[in-house]
Amino acid sequence: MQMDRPIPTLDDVAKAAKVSTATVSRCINLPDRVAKATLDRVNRSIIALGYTPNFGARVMAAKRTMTVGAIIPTMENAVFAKGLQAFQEELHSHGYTLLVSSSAYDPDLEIEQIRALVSRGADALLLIGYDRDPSIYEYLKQQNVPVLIAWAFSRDQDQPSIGFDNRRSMYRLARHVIDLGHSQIGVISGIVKGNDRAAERLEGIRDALRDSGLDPRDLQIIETPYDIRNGQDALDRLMQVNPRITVVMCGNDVLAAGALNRARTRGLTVPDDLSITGFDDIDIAEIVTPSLTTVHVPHREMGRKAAMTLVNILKNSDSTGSLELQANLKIRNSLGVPPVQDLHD
Amino acid sequence: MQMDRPIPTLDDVAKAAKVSTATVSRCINLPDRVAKATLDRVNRSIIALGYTPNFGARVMAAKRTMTVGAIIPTMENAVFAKGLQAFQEELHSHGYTLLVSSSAYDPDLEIEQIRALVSRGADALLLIGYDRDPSIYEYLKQQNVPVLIAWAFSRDQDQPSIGFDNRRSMYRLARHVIDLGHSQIGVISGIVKGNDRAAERLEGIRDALRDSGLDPRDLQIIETPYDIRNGQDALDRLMQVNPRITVVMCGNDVLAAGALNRARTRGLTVPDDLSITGFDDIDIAEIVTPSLTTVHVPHREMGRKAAMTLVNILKNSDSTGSLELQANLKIRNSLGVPPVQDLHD
DNA sequence: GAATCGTATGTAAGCGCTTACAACGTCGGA
DNA sequence: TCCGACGTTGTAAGCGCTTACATACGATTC
Repeated sequence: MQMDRPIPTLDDVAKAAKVSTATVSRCINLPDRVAKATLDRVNRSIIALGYTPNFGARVMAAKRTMTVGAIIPTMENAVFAKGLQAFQEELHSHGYTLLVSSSAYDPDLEIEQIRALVSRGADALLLIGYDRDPSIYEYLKQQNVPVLIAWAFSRDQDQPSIGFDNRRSMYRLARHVIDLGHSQIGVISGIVKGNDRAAERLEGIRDALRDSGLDPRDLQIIETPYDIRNGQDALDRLMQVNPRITVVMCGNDVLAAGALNRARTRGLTVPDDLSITGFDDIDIAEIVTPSLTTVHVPHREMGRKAAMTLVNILKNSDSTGSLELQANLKIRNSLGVPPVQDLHD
Repeated sequence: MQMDRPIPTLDDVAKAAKVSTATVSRCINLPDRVAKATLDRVNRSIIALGYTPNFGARVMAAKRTMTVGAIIPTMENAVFAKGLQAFQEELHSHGYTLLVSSSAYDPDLEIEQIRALVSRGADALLLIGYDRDPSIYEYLKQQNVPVLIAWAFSRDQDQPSIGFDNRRSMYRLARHVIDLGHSQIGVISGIVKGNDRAAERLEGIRDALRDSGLDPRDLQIIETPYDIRNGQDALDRLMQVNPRITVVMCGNDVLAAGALNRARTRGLTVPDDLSITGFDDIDIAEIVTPSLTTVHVPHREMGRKAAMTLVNILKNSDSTGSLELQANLKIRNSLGVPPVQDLHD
């Protein structure tokens, strides 16, 4: 039942308004260079015809799209949500449109998505973390698309980035845990492969053990994708492998929420019997019972600053722009001192 | 420091492989219509030059993009996340790329995003809920872009859709609540304006009251954006307005999680002192304490089926395709019988 | 009143790709 | 030996838009 009325083009508008295509184009892009009367006439025709510029054509002719792409590992949990929202808001205020796609933590899919976004004319890209095949960076450079790395910050990388030091932040949390008296530490980490943030957080814990005279090899580590259910399962396995664990440090709040929940259904009181920590400080950290001691990541600030940086890079293609933010401990109630150990070893 | 090596084009590849541009184009799009030897040669050149097709040009010449756009009200919470993930997976398996953007529950922003996605060549669009200015549907029709509505289903709408009956689902939950003996009911609803799902859910509760001989006007309703914090605040206000409320029905799990949390910090035991219900059955519903009685929405199924339907519409532009799914009660622990009332009224 | 300038508009050349159509072997069958 | 058919490749015409450049026409200036 489609009428299939052909989609109006610049030409149609030009005819309707009895001007040249150039004039119509100017009405849209540089309205002040057009006489008021003409402008009005053209605008009326545009509305009458319901004209929308064809983006492909526009990109091709003008070579910029006012579009920024972001590829995040997942939309399934709120880890990137807040930051992305802020990112979009800030971009929007500068006239840019954000297009998002998710790689499901799959490097190949990520490459695909990058190519899709680039060939669709993204003026710039926001990517999470550094860790990816170098050829991707080359490709992006060749295509002349600036990239900004977010959610991570390291001095040793040359990509411009905005984020925080995952390793140091987790280190601080681990030190705090150890200072409280814990020495039997279990870890539920995200999958480290292809995820530098997860890897760094893990290293942060190891660093802390070393600095405290403990042996990182004693760490019980379970690696599992970020998901509440996996957090639950991992807790079971951890307690099975080593029931003497007094604290479980989790790679993020999602895992921690799962672990916390399972600990309770196992009849453990948190933090009296077992302490649990998270990372990220997403919304649920505050509402689980007990509330989660975690590392607060300044999501919104990161998103906003990322947008500002990118806009800057786009304006004056110089701008180095790496920026480190602070992620501080957020002390709540899921972490306490270790329980008094049974004496019969 | 940019080398600014120009981006390779089809032409460059053609020259490098010593064939015409037509042949290169064929190698990419219809490889079987090209002699094996030529194909290999061309492919080598493509790789050597690091060529990626220019999307804009391609769209312009070919008029289809294998891209589907989705505009969701928010990425901040997990309500749409699971469904969208499934949507993307299914689309991907059919060769489509998904581009997402978020409207932040703002109708104007949504229009903007729709135009952005359309002019960027989306072959089809996924939109959440029916409720939007009719001119948008006209525009989409004129632009020849099929739309699918998700997360809602109603027989009275002519847009093809895939979802469930929000009103009936909430009705069932409300009936259950009332059957348990509750009559002093508080409601924390999402913002109803521009959100037919929120509106329908609210109506569902009213229907249930009516059918049970109660007066819907006795309902204490607080309308607030979906956000954990708002759920917390709303609970406070509700208890202040009418402390005799025995159950709080929430428009979704996010609000419910907030309400639950606040109820506990107020010293109320859930569900002995106060019952709380949610809607959606997102991950947190299971891990909050006590776990949330809610309405289970088949997120993944909805996402997958939405993708399948859309792909179908794109193939044979007929396909009506509306599909209703079931959203069933998920009984957990946050809902119980009302406490015995004090006798001194 | 002619020379100069500025503003408003038009002309037309691409941007990089797809695809209808034409051209060119090459092979088999009559 | 010649012809038609087929498989492979080339030619070239757009797709809808932007923009450098050309043009036209008043308004200023001397």
